[in-house]
Amino acid sequence: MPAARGGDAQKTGPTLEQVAARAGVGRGTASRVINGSPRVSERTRAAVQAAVAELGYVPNRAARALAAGSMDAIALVVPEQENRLFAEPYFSEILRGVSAELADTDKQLLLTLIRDERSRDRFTQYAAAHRVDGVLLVSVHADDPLPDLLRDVGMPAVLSGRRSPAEHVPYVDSDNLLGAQLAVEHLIGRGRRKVATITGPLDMYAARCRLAGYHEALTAAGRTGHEPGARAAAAPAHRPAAAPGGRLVAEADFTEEGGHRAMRELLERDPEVDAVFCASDVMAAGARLALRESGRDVPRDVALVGFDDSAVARHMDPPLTTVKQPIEEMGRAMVRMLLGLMGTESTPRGAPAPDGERPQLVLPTELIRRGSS
Amino acid sequence: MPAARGGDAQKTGPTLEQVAARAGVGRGTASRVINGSPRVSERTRAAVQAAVAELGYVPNRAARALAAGSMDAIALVVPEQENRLFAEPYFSEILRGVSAELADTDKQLLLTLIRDERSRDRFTQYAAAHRVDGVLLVSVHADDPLPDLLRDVGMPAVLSGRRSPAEHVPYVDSDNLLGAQLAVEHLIGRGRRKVATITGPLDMYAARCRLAGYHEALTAAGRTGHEPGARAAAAPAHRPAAAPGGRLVAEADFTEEGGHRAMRELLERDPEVDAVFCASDVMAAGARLALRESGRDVPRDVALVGFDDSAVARHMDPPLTTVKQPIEEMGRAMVRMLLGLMGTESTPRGAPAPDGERPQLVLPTELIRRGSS
DNA sequence: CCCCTATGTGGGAGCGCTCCCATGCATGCG
DNA sequence: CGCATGCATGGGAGCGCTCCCACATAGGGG
Repeated sequence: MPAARGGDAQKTGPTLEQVAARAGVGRGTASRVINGSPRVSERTRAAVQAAVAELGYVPNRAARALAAGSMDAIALVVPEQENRLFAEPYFSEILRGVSAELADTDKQLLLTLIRDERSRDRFTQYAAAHRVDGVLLVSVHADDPLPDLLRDVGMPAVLSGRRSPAEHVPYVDSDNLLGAQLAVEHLIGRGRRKVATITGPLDMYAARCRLAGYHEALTAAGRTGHEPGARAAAAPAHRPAAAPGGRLVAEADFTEEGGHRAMRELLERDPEVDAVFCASDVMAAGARLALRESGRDVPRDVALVGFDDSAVARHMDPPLTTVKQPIEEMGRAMVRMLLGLMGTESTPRGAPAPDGERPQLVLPTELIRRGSS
Repeated sequence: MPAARGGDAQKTGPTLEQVAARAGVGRGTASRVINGSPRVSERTRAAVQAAVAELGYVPNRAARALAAGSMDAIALVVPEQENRLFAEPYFSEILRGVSAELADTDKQLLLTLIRDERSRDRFTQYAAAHRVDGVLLVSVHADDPLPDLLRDVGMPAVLSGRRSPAEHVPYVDSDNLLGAQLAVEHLIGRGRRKVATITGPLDMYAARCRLAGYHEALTAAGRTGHEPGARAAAAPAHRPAAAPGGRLVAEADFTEEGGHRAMRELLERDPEVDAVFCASDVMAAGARLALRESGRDVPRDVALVGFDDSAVARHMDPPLTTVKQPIEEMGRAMVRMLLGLMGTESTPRGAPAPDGERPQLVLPTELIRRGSS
């Protein structure tokens, strides 16, 4: 343990006290200027700001945190396993957005990887002790108790992606349904007749939305029998078994192997498939392999569309048409939302919450056209 | 700004004082137990630990930091542009390693993206004010002043990768030279006659090492008579004389486009090239494209080897043989090294530094054989 | 026998900051 | 002309912790 007390070379930088002295004002006044309180005269403000600049003053976070009871930090929590799965652009782009939005806030970003029960408990305890002011949760599983735990201890939290259609914890999501719809409409527009889909695990809400988008696009195109109209996100799982009117659905698990297997299954069920919408780029890569093995050319014989616009998509041969989510913006929005929640949180008595941001947000998706379709 | 003072619902958890009272000891003693000081009797220790468990005590970081003068946190600094370049497994694996190693230390991991001059200065100031205890720098450019700035203000720092052969700032690197050598030896071993290389920007030390590995492997093969003559190509022998066989070197910039261009150039210079060692997987992807355009089959006509073992490598067709670095372990090692430095740092007077870890470390690389060779 | 060291312990003194109360000083009005 | 009202200001009181000094108690020499 470092011993920092006895006049070490630890130049800890100037203190508020010194700034105040330099500016010829009191500590309180200097503090007011630094925290942008309006109740300071213009003269004084200028004097203090000058002193700050001259001394290169940087507030001591620890002291501030201790005195104010807030930690001026938010945690970004990433489940370890997902780290690998979502590795692609998702994580780093979320990070970029979060970091960018936080840059002007001078809150710290604390990164926590949760790899097992133990670290989960540890973090929960940490949060319960209010060691951070808010939490961002990335790619949470439907059965993850963490969001509710945080809620119980009054820790503001924002999810990236809903866990269910009735998500009650604040979240930022992307429009999976519309994205999928765009993709399938695109395939139909290119003259494809038999459009299949490879879904993610259907116990995940995002996967269900993408499947719903597939169905809606086909229904809209009037290709099939009569699906009871605008069956939105809330629609309960569609039974692949009962796929009406030439719908070809295979469930996979967002992995490449899963996509490979699903594609083979689809080809077996209907060799005349001429287009496939995959609910992730990685699965599309697997499907691509299966198509190659079966001697089919992409896009001539079968058109392929993915989801995510990850690096894999750009590097496939041919490059993969895919649905892009505004991931960086999602990160930014999560931070804005969290800051909003944090502002509200600490005024339990019916204060006029500055609700600049709704507690839930769905951002648009976009089709990126490439060679595979 | 939240007002946390007046008896809010902010359950800040039990304090040391309360723990001490519960255990029937003084504050100082409780503190000693919690920080693992040896000068406590076994009875007392047990009592305090019991109290901690019963109360669910979690030390308040802010208070601890303020009192101890250390922040119990280290920063991981990532240059924004690199974030994209290294996106692949590199960043997330470093992160995993760092996080894993930090888990037992209960130091916080603070993530800082540096995107421009302004944020760089901001961070420098932050570090200078000792708001973190140490800094991990990922993928630093050769001309980045940050490492030296940190050094000047006495902030311990560890680099991932040297900036030059004479790097004086502590670092953890991987054995680029040997990795490259393995790759090229492998190609030669597979009976390839004309092995070319596409390098990274040669003002980067890692790129230079990989090129050196290429040369050494060819030289060694020449010495053992492994390589049958045919000294046709007028390749500039950068290295010691007597280059056995022609060397084919093209410089690129670690990008896919660069790899593409370099490969075309190589094919033009010598159409009989039958193997290429690329200093990164991404460049290999570019080279792959150029080879396809020229009607060459991989690996039949030209064998390809990359470097990094990134996702791209696995998703190429055929999957890319590549050189893998122990990235996660590098992250762990960086943390261990940094912790060591931090321990030393605060005892300037010739204390017996616990040098468990050298201030520089080079980890081994490994060849991953796949279909492309 | 007493002094001196070794060891465990209690608690004072801050760390640098924010909050808030008390103060000073103009201004407005009755 | 006096007093309420406003606002800018100074500085005390902690926030929860670590450091360290002082104090006990317990030995081992001289």
